Order: sequence, then C-alpha cells, then structure tokens
Amino acid sequence: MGKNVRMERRERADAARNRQAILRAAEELLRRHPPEQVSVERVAAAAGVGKGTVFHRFGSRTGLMLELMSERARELEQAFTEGPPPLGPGADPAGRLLAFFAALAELAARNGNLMSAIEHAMVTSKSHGEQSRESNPIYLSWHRHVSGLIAEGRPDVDAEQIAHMLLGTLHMEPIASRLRAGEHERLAAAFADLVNGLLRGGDG
Amino acid sequence: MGKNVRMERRERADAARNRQAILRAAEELLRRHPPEQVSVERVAAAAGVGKGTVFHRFGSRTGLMLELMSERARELEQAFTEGPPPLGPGADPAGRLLAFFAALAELAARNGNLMSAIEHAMVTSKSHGEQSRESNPIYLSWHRHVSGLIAEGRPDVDAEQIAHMLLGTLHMEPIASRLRAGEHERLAAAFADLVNGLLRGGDG
DNA sequence: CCCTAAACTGAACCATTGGTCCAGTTAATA
DNA sequence: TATTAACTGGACCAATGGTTCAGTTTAGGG
Repeated sequence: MGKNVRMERRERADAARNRQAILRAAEELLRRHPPEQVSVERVAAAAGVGKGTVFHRFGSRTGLMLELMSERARELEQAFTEGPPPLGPGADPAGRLLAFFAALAELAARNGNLMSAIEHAMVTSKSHGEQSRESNPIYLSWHRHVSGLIAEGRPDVDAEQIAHMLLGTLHMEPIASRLRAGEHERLAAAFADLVNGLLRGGDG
Repeated sequence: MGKNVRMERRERADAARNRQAILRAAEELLRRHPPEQVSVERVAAAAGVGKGTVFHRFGSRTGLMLELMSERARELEQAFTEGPPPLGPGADPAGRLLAFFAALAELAARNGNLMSAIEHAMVTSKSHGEQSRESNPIYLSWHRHVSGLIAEGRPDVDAEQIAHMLLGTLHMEPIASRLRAGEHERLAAAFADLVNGLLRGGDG
C-alpha cells in the first residue's frame, strides 16, 4: 500500500470533452427553448452522448443547471469580492449594492432562461438529497454579500430577510420575462429605488 | 327554439358535493405534506373520487390549486377594496401598503404550503393553454392594488416593476419556509422597511 | 311518476420525464 | 502492452399530469 497514494487522477480526456459538450449543448438549448422543454434527454442527444453520462457527471438535472450557472457566476463573484469599487470593497454600502444589483440584472439578462431553468430544475427534481436554494453555494454567497452590505448601512433592519427578498426577485416569472426581453436596466432601476429608499432615506 | 332559452342549469348536487370533497381533501393534504407530494391522484383518492373527476371539474392541477387560493383570497380582496382603512380606501398610500402586506403575510402564513403549491403546479403543469402567473386574476388584482398605491406615493418610480418584485417575495423558498414556521411578522417587518424607505424617505 | 338528455364519474390508458443499472468500452499508467 | 478504474449509453423503472369513454346518475319536462 505504499505507492497507492492519492494521485488525484485527473478527469479523463474523453470525460472532459463530453462534459464540455453537455454544458455547451444545454446552454444552446436553453437559449432557444423554455426550460421545461429542455429535458435531460434532449440535452444528452444534442451533446451526442447517452443520458446516463449526463447523470454520471452532473448527478441530476439540477446539478447540471447549477454547474452552468456557476460558470457564469464565478466572474461576478470575484468582482464583488476583490475587484475595484464600486462593486468591490471600498465604496459605501449603498453604492456597492447598487453596483451589485446592476451587475446581477445584467448577468441574468444575458443568460436568458437560465435563472428560470434552475428554478424549474429544483422544483422538478425528484430531490432525494435535500438541495434547497439556500444550500446552493452561489445563492449563499450572493445572500451573504447583500445581507452584509444592508446590515452595514442599516443596522436596525432585518438584513437577512430583506436580502432574501431582493434576491428572490430574479426568480419571478414576470420579472424573468422582462429580463429575457432585455429590460435589465428597468430592473436595475427598480433595485436602485428600493436600495436608495432603504439605505439613503429617500431618492438618490 | 323558443323555450330552449338559457336556463343556467345549476351544478348538479353530486357534482357540488364532490367539488367540496376534492377541495377539502387537497386542503388537508397540503396542510400535512409538501406540495410535490400532493399529486392529483392522491387528492382524488383522499376525496373518494376518481382522478378523471378532478380534471373534469378543475381542468388541471393548477386549476385546482388556484381555486383553493381563490377561496382564501376573496376575503382579503374585499377588505382592501371596500373595507375600512388602513386596508381599505381612506388611509395614505404608505399606510395602506403596510396594512396590505401585513395581511398578505398573514394569509400566506396561515395557508402553509399553498403558495408554494401554486408555484409548483405552474411549473409542473404540462401547460398547454398559457396560464402564466400574470394571467392569474388574484395575482393580477394584488399587483394592480400594490402598483397603484406605489404610483400614488411615488409617481417617479417604476411602480409596476417594483410591485412585481415585492409580490414575488412570497414565492421564494427561503421566505416561504420562514412563513411556514410562523414568522410572518418578520416578513411584515421587512416589507415595512422596504415600503417606508420607498414611500416615506427613510425609517417610519 | 317516469323518461330522456345531459352532466357526471372513474378506472384504464397514455406520454413524458427524472433517475437508475450494468455490461461493455476505453483512456491512463506501469 | 497489460491492467484497471473510470467512463459510457441504452434499456429500464416509477411517478405523474392528463385524456378517454362507457356506464351511471341527476334534474326536470311531459
């Protein structure tokens, strides 16, 4: 048992290729069809692999969607974590929140059906292992960020709750459809009104 | 074709009985189980009727849930439409909004899984005829009410959009679960902070 | 009081879908 | 090149929303 050490066998080349194919296929399908029409089977077919492969690599439909989302979210996360102001540290809480929501709205708009797809996946999923939205690392990180900034600017309110409310917005169908139509600036403006009201006591 | 006039044949007695049985059964099941475990078949069984009957009367799973919701919402609707202030006409917009959201939070809390059930039904549904949330008369009426009040108090903001955002809150899982746990006052407080910030330029 | 049309009922049936299984294939390593 | 663990994919499964339709029941007219 000497040389049987952890060698972090990296992902096999064919597996990596298929992972990409699946991800890209899902992406493409989501761009053209509403989430409920993008079944795992269709994704597999479009990627040229079997359904079993998709489940092997992503665990579940939800896992696939989440992975897709992660790809997109990583950049934003880094920007508000360690990038320059107003997104990153340095600006005042209200300013950072405004910047964050503007970025979020744009992200959501660029990714069309993805938000709804995740929502759909979660509800649809025969979720055995509990995988609520709250345990999604991306959501978690966004929530921590928003709720922290709110608390900083207004220590007297229930920041956690309000953060959930503001973030929840993105999952609403009426909002999502406007987003799909490219109206992310409208959403950003609405966010701004709410945030300004909350943190700056009135209009900006 | 003389006496063949509309006679509004009223619902047959047995049908009416079964409708009630189905509604009550669904209600009961939703009180005890998460929405995704309350299948149409289970509801039918619990009501002592066949599945076909349920579909005959309610059209779809969504239709059933919506009907259930309507029952509960009627009272609230009347209260804010023609009842006494602060819910009804007479109070200032901010006051009415606060009262409305407090009532809504309580309604949602009292009805446990119902909100999520509707959400679930909509996503789950093999929706042939388009029945988005926006076409749901209850949602429509709430949205009109909220958006009207916001516009009244703050003519400079995008009231429609903000109304969607505030109402959307109720469908968020993290919020819904707190609601189920009876924390509707916490939600109401958060609403209050947002509404006050928006309409009253700061804390209340 | 009975007769008939229309409404109602419910069980079998259907299609779709997320997910599981596992025998066969293949890429990496020694 | 031999070994082996990972990978692959198609058959298979269970659950579910929804449809169908032959048989039953009700309401009301004659």
